[in-house]
Amino acid sequence: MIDLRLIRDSPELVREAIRKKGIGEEHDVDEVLRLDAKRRELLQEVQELRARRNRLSQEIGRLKESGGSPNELVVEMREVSSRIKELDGQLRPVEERLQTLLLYIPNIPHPDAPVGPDETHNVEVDRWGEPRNFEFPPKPHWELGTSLRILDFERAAKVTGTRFTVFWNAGARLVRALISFMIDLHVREHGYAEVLPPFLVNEQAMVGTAQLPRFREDSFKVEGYDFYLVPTAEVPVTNLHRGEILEADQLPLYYVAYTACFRSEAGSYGRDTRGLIRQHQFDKVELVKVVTPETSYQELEKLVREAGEVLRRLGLPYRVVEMCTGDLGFAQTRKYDLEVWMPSYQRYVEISSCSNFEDFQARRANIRFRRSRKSRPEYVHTLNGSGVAIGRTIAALLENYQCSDGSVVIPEALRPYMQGMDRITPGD
RNA sequence: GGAGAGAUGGCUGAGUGGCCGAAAGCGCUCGCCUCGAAAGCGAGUAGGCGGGUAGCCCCGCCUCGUGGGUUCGAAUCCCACUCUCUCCGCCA
Repeated sequence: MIDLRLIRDSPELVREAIRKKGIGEEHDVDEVLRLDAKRRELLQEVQELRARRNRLSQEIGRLKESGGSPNELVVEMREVSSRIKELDGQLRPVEERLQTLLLYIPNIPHPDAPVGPDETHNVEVDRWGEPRNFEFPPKPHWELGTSLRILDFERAAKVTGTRFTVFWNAGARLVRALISFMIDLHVREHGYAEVLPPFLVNEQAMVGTAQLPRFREDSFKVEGYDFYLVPTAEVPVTNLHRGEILEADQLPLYYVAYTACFRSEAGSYGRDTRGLIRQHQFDKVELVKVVTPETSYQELEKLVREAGEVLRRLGLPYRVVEMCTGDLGFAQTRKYDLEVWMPSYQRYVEISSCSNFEDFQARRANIRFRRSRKSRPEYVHTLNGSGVAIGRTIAALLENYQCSDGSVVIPEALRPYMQGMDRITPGD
């Protein structure tokens, strides 16, 4: 949520953001301005009446105390009270509508974010490693995984449906190894605290990180409960501090969390239908930062390096792309994607997304900090980034490390987590 | 699943209809004292919203888990919900 005062003072800035992102309605801004004015008008009147009520109430109390008869005052009180009730009745729908509209207005892009309508305007800012030259026709990971008997899409379809996977044997172990490898890296070398949050969250948490109310169709809800399956660990982890006022010396907070992630992938029928790239359930190690406003952009750059370290250790070629305004999400001001080289796609594929939200989520989730004992609370800045997506990492490992006989070499960094196993061959 | 208890400021905890945004204690901040510290003494110490003046000051309104109700008036009475705790049962 953006600051109502910003809309009041610079509505054109907000309209421009809506245009650049292609998310939201410009006329919502006008309605916000109208409702805000209306609200303040009603509020002033009702507050004066309440002040009157408080004074009358005191007088009645005093009169009764001294044995007097407050009848006339009680009559006036009745009138004042019913008028207050009436105005409250007018005020409430105004405030509710205003609040809802604010939840639908997107965050303002950073001035340095490249402007453009779609991904063709994204900007590559870094590149690491060389895509390998295969001396044989490389296979896609779904073929490799199936013939190695570590990925089983057919049985997953039987027990659940399409876009699910069963991992067998070395495949299952590989998932576990990657989770541990990534968490260890971020804890030991990047100073993150390990968190294992719930995989179900309530509606308020989803609103806090801005998945709701706008993107309801993207998530899975548990029938009969106020529970959503987490689409990313960002939701439970960022919301850990919902409603809190933190001390300045607690910041920055760095959290690393593994969760399974659940996404409906509504509207992507027919895209990436094979393999691990687009699943309803996938594993991910997520990095979340809660920081002071003045540090958030340098924290974003650091986040990109920390996520990239995972790929460098695994020897996977990747590039870093800065998202243009049209590719920025609803809540982000600035975002970098890490894209790993995927031989079957013959291109780089997103494997991590690192974003700054500034105070957008903090305002929704009411996460603040105090610079000193005496100072007013301010909103923190929040960031997050994948560190990184496990399923896509497995796809990239299988494809990039495949051999002509269909076996797959396990990169050095992962072997300690695989009981020393250095290669997956059929039967493992 | 059954039975019961509870939810008040950073913490403990008082408050059963008006004088209560709220006693007391602890903690914390500042000052005095001291060579310094402790102790002691004094002062201060929630958040939000609206308005004024304009910078960090004044005025008002709201908030005692959440939402509704009773009442001229609710932290206090009634209802619903959420959460926490205890006991029994069940269970990974």
